[in-house]
Parts: sequence; structure tokens; C-alpha cells
Amino acid sequence: MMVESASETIRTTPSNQNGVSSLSSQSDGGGGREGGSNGDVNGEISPVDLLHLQQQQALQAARQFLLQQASGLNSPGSNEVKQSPVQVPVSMAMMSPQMITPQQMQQILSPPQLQALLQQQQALMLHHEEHTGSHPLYGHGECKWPGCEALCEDMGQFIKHLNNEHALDDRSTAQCRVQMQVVQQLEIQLAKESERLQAMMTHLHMRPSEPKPFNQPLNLASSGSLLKRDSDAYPEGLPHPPTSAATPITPLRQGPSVISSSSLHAHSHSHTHPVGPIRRRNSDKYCTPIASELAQNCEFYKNADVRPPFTYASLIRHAILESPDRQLTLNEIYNWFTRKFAYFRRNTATWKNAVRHNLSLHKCFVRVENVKGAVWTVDEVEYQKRRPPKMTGSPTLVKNMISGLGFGSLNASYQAALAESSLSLLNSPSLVTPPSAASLNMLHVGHDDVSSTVEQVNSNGSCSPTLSPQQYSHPVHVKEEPTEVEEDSRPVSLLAGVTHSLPLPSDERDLEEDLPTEELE
DNA sequence: GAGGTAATAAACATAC
DNA sequence: TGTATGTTTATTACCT
Repeated sequence: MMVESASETIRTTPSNQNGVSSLSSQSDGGGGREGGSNGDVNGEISPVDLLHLQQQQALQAARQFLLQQASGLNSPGSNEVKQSPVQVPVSMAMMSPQMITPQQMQQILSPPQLQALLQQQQALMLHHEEHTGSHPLYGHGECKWPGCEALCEDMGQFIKHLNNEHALDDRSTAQCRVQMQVVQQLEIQLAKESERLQAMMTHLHMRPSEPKPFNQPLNLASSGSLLKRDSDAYPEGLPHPPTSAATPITPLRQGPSVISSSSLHAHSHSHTHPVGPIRRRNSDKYCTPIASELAQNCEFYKNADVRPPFTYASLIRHAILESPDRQLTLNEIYNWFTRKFAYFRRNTATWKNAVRHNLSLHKCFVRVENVKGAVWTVDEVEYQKRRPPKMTGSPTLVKNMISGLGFGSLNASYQAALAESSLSLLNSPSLVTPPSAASLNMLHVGHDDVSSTVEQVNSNGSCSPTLSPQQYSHPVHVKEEPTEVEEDSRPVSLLAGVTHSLPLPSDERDLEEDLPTEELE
């Protein structure tokens, strides 16, 4: 099992979002035929790099072509123009890549021009890369032409193959157009993500003088843990932008933002522990808001063989709470797992056993007999109680955990989201009270309860801290699971009190993870 | 290193 | 008898 888990750790590295993975596989430089999910684990050029390169080449060629056309108009006596309408100096390839878009290129160029462009680019590529022994359409003995993957032993054979199979014809032209469309979509997506990133960074880069109640109570800013990690490398104190537009490689390796966290986490372990099961501990737990993560990457998890960065318990709970009646049979839980996660469509014996094990082990899961037979429900109080009791209010612990939240890690976007959520919560007059030593001392009472109330706040769509966690569980007849009074006797009012007095981001995971399940889809 | 938590595996019991 | 379901124990790994 260990070996299998290790291999899964590698596979956990997601490829890409929004259907890019399939594209990446076409130009995969080293990820084999599994959708390019392996990325550049060994420092190879990633598929995105190759794609980017191809994109740049196409753009450059188009620019060259257009410029050539223009120069031809302006300088009819130019020798180069006379030689060929599409032959251009290679030095022009250094032009700014933003001068023309693939869309513009398609609009501007007629099919014959596109063919000419293709021919020109091919000639250029053959000429400059035959010497270097490399070609963006050739890698690992395969032709990387979209949809080809023909095996070529060497560059010469590849060149021959390229000339024979991908000669200038309608098909190649059409494929080129498709590739342009792909690039165009990627650019649109990149622009959107860049804009979002910019907004997030702008938000996070608020000056200390600006109102930011999120930081004040715990003095997080002074601890420096929230941002310091990356401020070393990024002098402005901004979190390292993992999905920066300047680093197109990142999305491929990263995939869903939270996955990135866990993947990175797993990778970090895999460096030292090449084999072994994926163990998801606090760094994962506190970094993975399950509701928002699933909401954002629902399709990704459905299709990608990526292990979700959540515990079985949290997944089971989410499945149950997501159901209309907030109760599921074991089989329905199974179905939810397989429906939501491609990862759970295999190794069924393993994870199903784990599901059953978790259902039985955790008191938060209550077996109930109803008309459907045996169903499982969630006892929210128990669920909150079972959370790690390590948060004792120690500034060091708090700092470390918040530091572990990853403002320096790849899931910075989620930290921003968490911060936003915290801010909106804290900005609610009904919830915010001035922090006090007493309130801080109450941290140990139940940081999870904070999230519990947060969840209720969100689930109601309004800031109503009076809803008790118990209300998450349906009033059903419990056949088994006698209550342990000494453990269940924690007064709800105390929980609410903690929440009120602790605008604490200590459990942002819960804050997000416990978002109303309605947000899931 | 201790203690807690989670993942995994497995044995066993029970019901259908 | 086989399968699904449920419980329990043990081991291992990670984290604080």
C-alpha cells in the first residue's frame, strides 16, 4: 500500500484546470500520455512551457508576417520581401508578445496566409532547431503535434515525419487554427486569473494604517508569520503569487489552488520520503476549505485522479450535510465519493473501508434507523469537538498555524479568501467585540467552535450567531450511540461566546470548510 | 520523545 | 454462501 500511495502522491500533482490538461498532454514534453499530469517533476520543460513557447512562436511568426506585409507595402524594394512574402528576419521574433493576439491573427490572415505562415514557421523551426537538436514539437521520442504522438527515434526521423505527416495542407492549417483558439482561450483565462490575482494582492497589500481588523486581535502582522515567509523573497511583503501570469508553468503544476497546497505538501514529503502514504495533517486541514475548494474545483476533482486534500471525516460530513435530508446511507456516501472524485473510483476496497472505519470511529457520525434503513447523520457538536485541541492560545502555536496557512504557500488565494471571509465576519457589528485577554485565553475552549458559528452564520446567509451547531443535525431518532454526558455538556452559549469574543482566524479551514453546503455546486 | 490525529489494513460480527 | 454493513484493533506516519 505504501508504494501505491507514493505513486499517488506523484499523481496528485494536478495538471491543469479548465480542460487545459488535455491540451497540455498534446504538447507534453515529458509527462507521457497520462494527460501531462506529471509535469516537470524532474525539471523538464513543462507542457505549459511548451505551449507557451508554441504560442509565442505562432504570435511571433504572425507578427513577422504582418510586419513583413507592412514593410512590403512601405518598402516595395526590399530584398526580403522580394524573396518571399512571408520570410522575415528571425530577430523580429523578439518583438513584444502582446502586440497581436491569436484572434487578431486569425482575423487578419486569410487561409492562404495562414498556410504561408505555417510554412514559414516550420521552415524557421527546422532551420534553427535542427542544429540544436531540439524542437518544440518533438520530445521524448514523440511527435508533439496535437493529436499525433508518433514515435520518432531521432530528430532526423522526426523532421521527416513532420514533413510527411504534418505538411502544409488543410488539415495542418485547421489544426493550427485550433491551436490558436486554444491559445486564445488560455490567454483569456490567464487574463482573468491575473486580474483576480492582482485584486487579491492589492487587497492583501493593505497598509497597516488601513482598517484591517483581521490582523489586529492576534497581532498577526507583528508576528510577521502571515506574510514574512515570502517577504524574504518578495521585498514588498506580498505573498508569492503562485499563479502569477508571469509564471505560466504554475497552473499546470498547481491545478486547483488547494490541491496545490496538498500537492506541494505531498511533494515536500516525497522529496524526503519517496514512498509512503499521503498523510494529511494540520497543514492540509487548515489550508483546505472543503466547501469552497469543492465548489471551485468540482469539475477538476470529478475528472482528475487527484486525491482530495481532506480527511475522510470531513468528506463524509460534507457528503451528509450536502444531502437534502442531511442523512445518507453508506452506499449513498460511497456514491457521493465516486461521483465527486475521480480518485475514489478506484481502490474502492481501501477507501470504502476507510469510510466505514471513519463512520464507526468518530462519534460525530451517528447511525440512525429510518424508513430508508440505516442512514448516517452528523452530530455537529461532536464533529467540532473532535477537532485538534492543540490550539491553546499560545501565540507561538497560533502563529505557527497561521503561518502554516500558507500565505507563503501555493494556496495563497485561499488564504486571501479566508481573510476576506474573516473580514466580512468581523466587520459584522453583531459579532465583533473588542479582543481581550480573556477572550484570547478562551482560545483553548474551542477554536473549532468558532468556525462552527461561522458556518452557521454563513449557512443562514445572515449573521445569526444564535444558531447552535446542533441544529445542523436533523432531529432523528438515534438508535445507537449513547451520548457521553461529560463530553457533550459543553454549553452552546459558551461556544457562541467564544465566537463573539474571538474574531480569530485560527481555524480558517473550518471557516471555509464549514461554509454552507449550498455553496458546493 | 510524548501525545494526538489520521490513513490504512485487517479481523470479526451481523444482516440480508 | 456471498456480500454489504458495521465494529474494533493494530500499525504507521505526520504533526505539535
